[in-house]
Amino acid sequence: MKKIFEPKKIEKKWYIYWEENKLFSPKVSSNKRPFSIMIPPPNVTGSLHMGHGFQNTLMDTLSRYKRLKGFEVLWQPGTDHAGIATQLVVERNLEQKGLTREKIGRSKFEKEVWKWKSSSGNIISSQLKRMGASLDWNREKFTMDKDFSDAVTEIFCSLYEEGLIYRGYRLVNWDVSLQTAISDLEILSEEENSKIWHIAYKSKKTNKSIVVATTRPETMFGDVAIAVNPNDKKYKNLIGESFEVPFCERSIEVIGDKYVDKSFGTGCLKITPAHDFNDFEIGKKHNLPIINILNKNGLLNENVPKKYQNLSILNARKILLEDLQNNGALIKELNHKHNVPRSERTGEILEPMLTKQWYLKSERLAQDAIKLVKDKKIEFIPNNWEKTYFSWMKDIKDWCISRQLWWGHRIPAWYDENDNVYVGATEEAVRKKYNLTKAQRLERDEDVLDTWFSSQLWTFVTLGWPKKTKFLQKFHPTSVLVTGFDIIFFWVARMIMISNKFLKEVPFKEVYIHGLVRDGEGEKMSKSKGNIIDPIDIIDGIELESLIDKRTANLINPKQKQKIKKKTAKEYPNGISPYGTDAIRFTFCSLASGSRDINFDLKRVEGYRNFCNKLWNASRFILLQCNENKIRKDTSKASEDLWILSEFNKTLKEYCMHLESYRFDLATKVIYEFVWDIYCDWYIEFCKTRLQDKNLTERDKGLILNSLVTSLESILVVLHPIIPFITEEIWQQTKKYHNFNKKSISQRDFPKIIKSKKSFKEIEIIKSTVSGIRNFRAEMRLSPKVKIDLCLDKKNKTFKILNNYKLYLEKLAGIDNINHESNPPPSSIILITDDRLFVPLKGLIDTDKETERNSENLKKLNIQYESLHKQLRNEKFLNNAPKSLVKERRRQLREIKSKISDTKNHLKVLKKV
RNA sequence: GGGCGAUUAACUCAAUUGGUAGAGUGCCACCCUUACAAGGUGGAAGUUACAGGUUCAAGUCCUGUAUCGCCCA
Repeated sequence: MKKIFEPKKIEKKWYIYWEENKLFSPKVSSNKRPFSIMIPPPNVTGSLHMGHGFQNTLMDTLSRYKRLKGFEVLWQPGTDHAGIATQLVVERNLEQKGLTREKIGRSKFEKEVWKWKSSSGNIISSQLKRMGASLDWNREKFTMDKDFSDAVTEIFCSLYEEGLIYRGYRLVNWDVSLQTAISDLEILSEEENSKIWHIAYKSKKTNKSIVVATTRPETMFGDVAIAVNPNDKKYKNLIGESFEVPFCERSIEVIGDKYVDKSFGTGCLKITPAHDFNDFEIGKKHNLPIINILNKNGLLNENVPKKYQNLSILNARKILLEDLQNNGALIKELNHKHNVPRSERTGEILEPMLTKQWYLKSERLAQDAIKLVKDKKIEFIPNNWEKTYFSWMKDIKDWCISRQLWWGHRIPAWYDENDNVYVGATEEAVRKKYNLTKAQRLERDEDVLDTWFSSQLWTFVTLGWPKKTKFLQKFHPTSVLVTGFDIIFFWVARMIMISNKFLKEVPFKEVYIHGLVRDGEGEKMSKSKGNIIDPIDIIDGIELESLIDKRTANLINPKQKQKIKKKTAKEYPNGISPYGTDAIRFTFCSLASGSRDINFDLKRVEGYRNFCNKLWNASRFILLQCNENKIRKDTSKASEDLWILSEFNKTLKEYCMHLESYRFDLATKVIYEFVWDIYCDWYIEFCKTRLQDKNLTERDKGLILNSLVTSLESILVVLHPIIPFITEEIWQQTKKYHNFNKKSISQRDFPKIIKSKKSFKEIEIIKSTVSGIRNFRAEMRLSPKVKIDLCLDKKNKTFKILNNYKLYLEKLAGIDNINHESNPPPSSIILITDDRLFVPLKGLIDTDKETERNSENLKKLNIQYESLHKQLRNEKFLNNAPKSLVKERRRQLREIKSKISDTKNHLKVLKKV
């Protein structure tokens, strides 16, 4: 083994080995208990980001853990066709060839997308492999696969038959640059600085005028009424009167509606049902006409005066305001902050647009889905996410599922020339079902379904639904869904509804909601901020130059380039060094507590890379020893070897508990502490000393080696779910000594927890003695080369133990002799838990320093004494606190008392010297 | 406006049902001791955002305030 752990040399090799041996493919016929996770399908256009890295590390850790625990594990891979995102990417590529999708037509465009998918669609899959993800690649699914599409169609038709899917003429959120409707969930509203305008509408007949307040003056051409609050004294007598829309030959009436806020603006609201959601509702209530003034491309249409036709909204607004100004109709212009809804995808301001769309009735489905969570058929972890789920579900709105895109599952609906709709799997099926002759012309609906419509079927269509496959039987409902809170509405809730509807079962029994990975300063990682880190760059390392190039490529706002460059250079002056997959995985796990935001700090990766190196070197030591000595097959009965087993089992118990409650952070913590602070710092040191002991026989040493190798092997298995590569590598290298006849560590059985109440007091005494002496030496500034003698005033148990394990004190604490003197000579004093140890001064030790050291100790002891004493004087404490606690506090008090008196006496003695 | 969450060491994060605050990184001192300097040994560092309350006991429970973040209107 090399002196330094080099992840690059081992990772690819072992992944290929695992894949070749099909270690991640479950056997559907096995009688092992099933455990299944469906990967939240990443966007097929995408590449791996930190969120993916984090999420998939957790899923992989769970999968590997369960596999070792003897479950039949299916971790299902696949990708999502991501309608809008993918279409945009392919369109951008076409643009470079001077083409548009309209120019080449629908079917050619679809071919282009497939072509693109096959050339670059598996980037993310190969990146997942780099992360060590133990997905069953033989089962990889894509949401546009033929069988998946068929299932989507079947679901659509079935929901339509039941009346849950309907076609409606409604306002939708319209993205004018994509020219498609998008769902409520794809909107980002942000408060923006804008204006509010007061505009006078006049009446020629009465010569009166009324002033409305609006943030969108250009929509006035679609106005059909003016609304006032019927309780508003200022206006209520105007109800029923008519006013003219400026620049239009159209009169509109004043109506009364309590919806109008008297105090907002002028208290008069213009009603434009075609271009505002609230106005639409009011219009419906008052039976008002609807005037649409907008084309699908966002330009004003023929319903507005000629002058404004074919202008964009903003241009029209500008010109109209000038005209109103000249006309004297513009009364006021005020600054106003209001929420502007923008498209998450394009950043375009969304327009309410009146179109025919397909909707899914959600209320009834939601009610059942709420019950499933209420009845604990599905559990959210951490639990409070169910509040988010409930609050959305209770107020659920019908879901607009059609999208005016070319990439996606085409809606299985056909129309005749009278716009009658026929729904069915194919045109043929439709003709048959509705008895339509061949002469009857039918046109298929141009639109596709929202991507989430197919994603919601993910848990069961990946398993073969609607066929009743063995996989579906064995692995559905899935065990757990691991996902981020940002898609509880989009995806989690909808999966629950649809799975319950079609399979009459939950899609998963638990939902583990993890946090969002942010940068070190808590900022969301995004391309536009230029603070993205690619997990692969942490694994392989990256030069500063390339990192800057990556972060500044394809910026929407090129001005930011310098800023990002500077910041990046400051944060990573030497780029990022290669830390390897295991280190980043350990880091991800250590960050997975219940918290919502995860600020990613590269320093943590470094720390855990060092941990990997520590494990590597501990193993290296053991291997070197095995090469030199002959290992035995029988088990050692020495206290040290039994002690480490006992410590291991304590750790193991906690480790399993934490993993099973999804506290990956605590799991990494306990195993980290065990490996470093107990196994390496103490146990290996003990063994090192023993292996050098000339008094031990070859047989004794062979037993020690056996204990070292078997304990290491257990540690490797336990760590394997978190850090699969390094553990496999070491496991394979030590194979000839542990003789577990498997192809891979991933096929081992997880160690069983052995309960034992045995205490190892002598080991604890040796440990505290060594620590006490080390502390003393450091404080007294004794060079490590100076050996010291110890002296005890009693020939008690401690004396015996110290002598029995004297070799450790020699090697680990620089002790020369251990003597007994009933009246010790002038000495320094070391207090350990049970006893006092004297270190004769012999000119080695400075009495002033010793006095100072002891006075400092005394101060600390007194503070502790005071607080304990105070507590134990309090009768209420004695009466109310648990007895075991009181007992423990009493013990602590006694111990401190004796330490104080020892220290005081010692100070007296020192004075005399 | 409604809801959810956060605030703990210089930084990034922990702390089981309330029982006297811990890691990693950084810092200080000493050490290249034959697994590991990506290391060893020892150490310093916290009025747990603030103000009240409940309790024998509060980082933890309750109320309020401040700051920040997210979600929904």
